[in-house]
Amino acid sequence: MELGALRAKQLELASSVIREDRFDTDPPRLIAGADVGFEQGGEVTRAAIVLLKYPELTLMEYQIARIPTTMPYIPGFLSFREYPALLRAWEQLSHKPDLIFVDGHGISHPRRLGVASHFGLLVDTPTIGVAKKRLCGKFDDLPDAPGEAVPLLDKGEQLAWVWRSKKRCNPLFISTGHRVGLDTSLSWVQRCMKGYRLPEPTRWADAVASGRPAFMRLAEIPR
DNA sequence: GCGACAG
DNA sequence: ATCTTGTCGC
Repeated sequence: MELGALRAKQLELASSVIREDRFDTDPPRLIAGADVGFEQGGEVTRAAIVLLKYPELTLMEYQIARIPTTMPYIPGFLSFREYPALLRAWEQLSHKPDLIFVDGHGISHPRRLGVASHFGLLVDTPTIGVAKKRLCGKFDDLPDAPGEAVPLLDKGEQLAWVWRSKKRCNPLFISTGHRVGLDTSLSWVQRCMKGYRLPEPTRWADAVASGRPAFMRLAEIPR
């Protein structure tokens, strides 16, 4: 499919994204972290989804799915490259989460459909976008103190919070994915911090997705 | 036309 | 994203 068609699809899907809180369970009891990585020089797409209990933030389950890569990386079209593997990992979960932290942007996207929003729509579950870099929009200088936040603005609307999660670390871009308000998104991320730059769900998903041995040993599920 | 550009 | 060890700074 050419980009023109994908762009049209994004605009269509973006109109269905819900930017307000619509949790099935409030507060969420199970929070997931989702991340995607690549192997074999990019020929294989590897998705990881971890399930953490809230508020304990302890790992309950994780699933990894590997499928042939179908699309190259094109800024603005990341979700089409990543969602197939994410859906596969999603199907493998023995329990579904009440909220998902997705690595990447939600509505802070040129057409308001980053991977967090796209995936949230596909599985009809609340999602929050947790990105490490800006894709679009502008923001003022962020004070050095941890906890500081400034809005990410584009065409007159706030698309995300640029939030300093930790001292001397680059800020995170927190946005609505689907069925979670912007401010609520930031507050849930803040409630899932444990002293690192990334919130626990995305931190575990990152670790599992990149198969880091130090983490895999600790990833034994207690039962 | 020029620069920017999630993972 | 991924290729990759040590190293400088807080």
